[in-house]
Amino acid sequence: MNTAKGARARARTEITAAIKDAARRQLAAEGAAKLSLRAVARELGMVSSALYRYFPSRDDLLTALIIDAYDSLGEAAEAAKAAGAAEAAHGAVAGAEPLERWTAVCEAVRGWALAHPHEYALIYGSPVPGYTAPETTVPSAARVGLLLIGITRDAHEREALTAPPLPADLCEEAERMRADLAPDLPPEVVAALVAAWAQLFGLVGFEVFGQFHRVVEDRAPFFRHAAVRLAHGVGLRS
Amino acid sequence: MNTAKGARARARTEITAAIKDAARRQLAAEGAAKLSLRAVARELGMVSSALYRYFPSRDDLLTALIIDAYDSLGEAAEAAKAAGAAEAAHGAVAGAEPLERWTAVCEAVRGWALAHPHEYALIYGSPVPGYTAPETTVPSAARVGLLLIGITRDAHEREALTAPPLPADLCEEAERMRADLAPDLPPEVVAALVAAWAQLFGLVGFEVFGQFHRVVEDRAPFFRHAAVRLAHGVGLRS
DNA sequence: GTCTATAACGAGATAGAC
DNA sequence: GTCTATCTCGTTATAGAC
Repeated sequence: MNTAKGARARARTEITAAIKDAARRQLAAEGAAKLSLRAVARELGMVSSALYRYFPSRDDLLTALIIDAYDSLGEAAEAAKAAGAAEAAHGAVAGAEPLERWTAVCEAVRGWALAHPHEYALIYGSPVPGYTAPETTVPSAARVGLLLIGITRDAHEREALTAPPLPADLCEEAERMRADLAPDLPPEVVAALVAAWAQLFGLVGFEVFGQFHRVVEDRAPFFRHAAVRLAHGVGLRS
Repeated sequence: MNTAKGARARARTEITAAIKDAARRQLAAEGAAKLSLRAVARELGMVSSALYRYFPSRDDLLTALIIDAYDSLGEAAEAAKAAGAAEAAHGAVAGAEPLERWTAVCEAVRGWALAHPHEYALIYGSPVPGYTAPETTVPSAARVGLLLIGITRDAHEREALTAPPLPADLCEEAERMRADLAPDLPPEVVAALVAAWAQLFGLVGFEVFGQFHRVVEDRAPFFRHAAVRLAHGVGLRS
């Protein structure tokens, strides 16, 4: 009984994974807008109606791919943060640690995006027409942001961070963001952090989507320096 | 003779414009990946083969839409720069002028993007599968960047700009970018400028594509402050 | 010469009967 | 689950209207 149940569940997860793999291939070839259950089924030698046992609609398959992509990126970023922490523990100045973790996370985001451009486009590119992501994607989508908040919080605990003062018309919103995201950080730092988060993906997106073509050639050092300067803007010092 | 020629040319430009308008509507409804000549023709009461008198292929129509979008954005940004310059001429400190023009351009980019989200997605969103933009798009695509370079150059002529020193592994690339983009600016400033350019579109893209949903609510002052801080990063002072 | 319409091709998607 | 009839698409060749 257990074995039967286990085998059934195993088969189900295997087929689910195969479906998502085929869908990711279609994503790369045709784009998210043209993702069709039929094409996925054809590639797997199944019939389209069989897919509905695993994903009730095309949008649900899309949602699963989006969550997987956010999680894959989040895992890469979290692994880089942990590795950066370990690296910093080995040597050097203790105060440099948060900045090293920050840049490690940024470079992990870039590396993941360059390795998975189509999944990057799925989550940070143009919205898919006719599709709106459900709330279930939010926890996965938040992972990189939470990571950056955590690094900033660690740095703030060691040594109080500062950022330039806010204009009057931004104070209320900054307080609101602070209450939502990081009550233990100063509002200017929270505002700077959210901006840095968006700007990080601006740098990554420009590289992945080809806007740096014939503008920036040696991109790794360019990106690293920009990531360090993003950290400085949040108050992290070297 | 002249009138006949003129009428013909007028009709041609009118129909060309009508085709592009219909295509833009389809862009908004279905996305760039699903742009189809037949649907455009249907909407105009024409037959698909007739469109080939105006656009030799579907990709050429896409290219025309991309160039139009870049030019529309570029014109909005250039108008804002001119208006910012005029505004600054009226009053206030002379040294504040470049920063005001910088933020005016950034806010014009944001305003245009929010007013034309689908065209923004076409030029700064996910690449269209199976399509690669020809070199003819480059001049239009460069307009906003050139505008920011121009503002920075003006500021540098008044008062030498500085940016933090570059790491050794970025010096060569920064010199290359400087030679290509702005030989009269210091290499650190050029590197900071290119990064700021990408980061600007990170901020705009996050807002247009909905990443700020439930994160940033009062977005105009948030963006304005971030744009000012981008300018600071390039060396522009208030 | 300039344009539009008809018809067709090969490829792919889709809906429904079986 | 299978098969078929009917759609869509980009693109071309061709013929005729202005």
